[in-house]
Amino acid sequence: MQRLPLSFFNRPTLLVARELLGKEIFFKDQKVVITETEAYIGEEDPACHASRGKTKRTAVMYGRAGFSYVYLIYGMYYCLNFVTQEEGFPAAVLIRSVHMTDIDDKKLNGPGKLCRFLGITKEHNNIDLLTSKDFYVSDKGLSLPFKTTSRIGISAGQDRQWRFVAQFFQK
DNA sequence: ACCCCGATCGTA
DNA sequence: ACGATCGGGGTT
Repeated sequence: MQRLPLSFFNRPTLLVARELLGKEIFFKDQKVVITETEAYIGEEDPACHASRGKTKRTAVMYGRAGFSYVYLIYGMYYCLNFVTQEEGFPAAVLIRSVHMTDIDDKKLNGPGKLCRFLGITKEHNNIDLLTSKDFYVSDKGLSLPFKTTSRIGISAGQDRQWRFVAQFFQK
């Protein structure tokens, strides 16, 4: 396996979000390809959880790149993110959609749905993807064409085209 | 202690 | 278009 190193995650978040398309997430013997991401960058980004400063929940985003950030949303779904950029600067990439061999994409085409299907919960928050044995990201050399749009489900920062969608998969 | 809202999803 | 469902964050 060619696990993505710190030098991949410790870069500008928009670059990481774009290059994560086509990368593989390994989680407890499951393997999926990333097909949609969104960038959340710093306290100045009104849609970023860190926009109201460092709290118990957002502390992970202020830490070193390459850690998982998993949070509960709407009381019933979990969302998976990967922490990016240098330590002290809060930023992360939300994984919005993935593809898995022999599995209907409808089960994996949403941030809450993919976590539910893969079994990702709050237990998997703050895990070091650079050293964890059963949770990491790797490069299989797949490069996917993509398009950018504004982020989904947020009202602030609609001018930012920070959503990256691999084509040939879904909306 | 209380209130409000949310990086969603399934159904109508 | 709307309701489910509950932890986190801000305020009292």
